Amino acid sequence: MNQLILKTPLSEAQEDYLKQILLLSSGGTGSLEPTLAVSTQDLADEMQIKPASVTGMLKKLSEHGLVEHEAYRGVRLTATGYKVALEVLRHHRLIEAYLHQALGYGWEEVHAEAERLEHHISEAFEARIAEWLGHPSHDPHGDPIPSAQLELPQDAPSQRLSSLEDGEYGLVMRVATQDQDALNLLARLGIRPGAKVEMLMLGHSVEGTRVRVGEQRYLLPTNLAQMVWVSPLGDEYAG
Amino acid sequence: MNQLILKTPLSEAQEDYLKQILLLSSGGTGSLEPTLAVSTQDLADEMQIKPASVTGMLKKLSEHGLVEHEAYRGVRLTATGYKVALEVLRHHRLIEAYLHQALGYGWEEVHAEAERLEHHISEAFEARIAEWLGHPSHDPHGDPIPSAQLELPQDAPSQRLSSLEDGEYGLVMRVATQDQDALNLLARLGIRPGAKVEMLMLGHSVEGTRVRVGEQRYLLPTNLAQMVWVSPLGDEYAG
DNA sequence: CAACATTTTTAGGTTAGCCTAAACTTAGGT
DNA sequence: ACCTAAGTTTAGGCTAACCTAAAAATGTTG
Ligand SMILES: [Mn+2]
Ligand SMILES: [Mn+2]
Ligand SMILES: [Mn+2]
Ligand SMILES: [Mn+2]
Repeated sequence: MNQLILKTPLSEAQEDYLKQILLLSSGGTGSLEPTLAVSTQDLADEMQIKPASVTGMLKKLSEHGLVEHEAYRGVRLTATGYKVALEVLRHHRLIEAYLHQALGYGWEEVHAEAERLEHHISEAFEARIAEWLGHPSHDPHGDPIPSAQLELPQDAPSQRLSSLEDGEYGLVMRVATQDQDALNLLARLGIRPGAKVEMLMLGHSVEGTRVRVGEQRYLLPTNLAQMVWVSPLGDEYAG
Repeated sequence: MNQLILKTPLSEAQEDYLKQILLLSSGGTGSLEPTLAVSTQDLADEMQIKPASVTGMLKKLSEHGLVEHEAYRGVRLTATGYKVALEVLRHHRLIEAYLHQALGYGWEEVHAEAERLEHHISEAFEARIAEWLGHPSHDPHGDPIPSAQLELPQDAPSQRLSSLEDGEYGLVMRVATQDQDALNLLARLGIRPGAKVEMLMLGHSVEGTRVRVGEQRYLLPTNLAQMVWVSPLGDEYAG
């Protein structure tokens, strides 16, 4: 149905560039509205590629009409590039959800497998796993999955765990990192989408953030506490 | 467990070469014992690549110790190359089985998807779908699936449908082609692994082979009748 | 057994996607 | 406004995997 028709089918590298431009341009907030232009350096860092190589690829993507690249001032997705990026992201997140729910992968091990497979599945495969999953709106990390029409789900408002008030409760909505170590650690602590956390009294300090998860109390380093997005819960849900 | 450790991870192209050398060297019988040496030309035809390019790749595979290539006299797999080829074939056939049984693909549509995915799944993925399937010994076409230890299942003796005697019954064991048109046609006629066929009286003629499948009688072109492998059934199973 | 058609290899070329090193542009601090 | 560090682009190179065209080896057949 929605498969984009492009003159040239895109390579794995090109698809990854477009996806990363989208993720970086929406600044880690998960909103996926491409606002800012993305710098060569940021792409290079994120993709573990040298800046000179990034420039070369941006030139090619620009010739194909997928990005607009103004020399020395960064790159933005065109309308077409944005759609391709959403399509790749849909593949990635559907695959993550399928690996987790159908094949029993841990939510912290799905990313690497999805990173490769996203480029190699057919539209038929996409359709069948979406069907099997019941057309989910979010992946196992709480990231939104673009629909088959590439529309994004409306997300409930959320805030970083690190910004909860002392004594406040939050429902974990998203864990916004692909860092393997961070995912492993948070998985071990039980901090995953759907979990309930309480910000302890005097919870904020220079060493990090003190929270309760189930029976356990933890001191989360600030960088970890910023990756976790929660939806505040009124005290009536405090149990 | 069994994943082969090679100095260099192989490319998609290299894996496909090794797999094709294995399939061609066992001469379409499905036995997968690499007997004959494979010619540059046959590989070029099968893979839709020019002979000059094949020579180049064989030289590289030879340097990596995966094949033995004697100039002008064809190529054979080494022990290592044989194991890699079996590993790729295991991926291919497990994926075909999974697409068919878990995701509802028709048995005639699984090949193209498996051809790509075979190179991009992890050993973890292989293990999980094998588990889900209950460690199957054959794929939806009836082709044998190497075990995790790369051992091949012992196949019941079978013969080409075209060689059944007049009036004899056969159980379809294998449909030995990847040709899309042939698969579509045979699927439509109900000639698939597990089906029962009867060779009609006076069934052999120059136009092909006359058989009964269920209530229907067909005149199968000879080339199709040779792709279908059957295990002869005694008359007691004739119902 | 020689001549020729077929098969295979060699030589040289292309494209994609990466690299390093050097040159250039921009922006920030004084 | 200038100087410099940081960021970016340009120039030149590399490897993988294909290609075409021409040369060489093989084997078939009259
Ligand atoms: Mn990827
Ligand atoms: Mn995710
Ligand atoms: Mn393949
Ligand atoms: Mn098969």
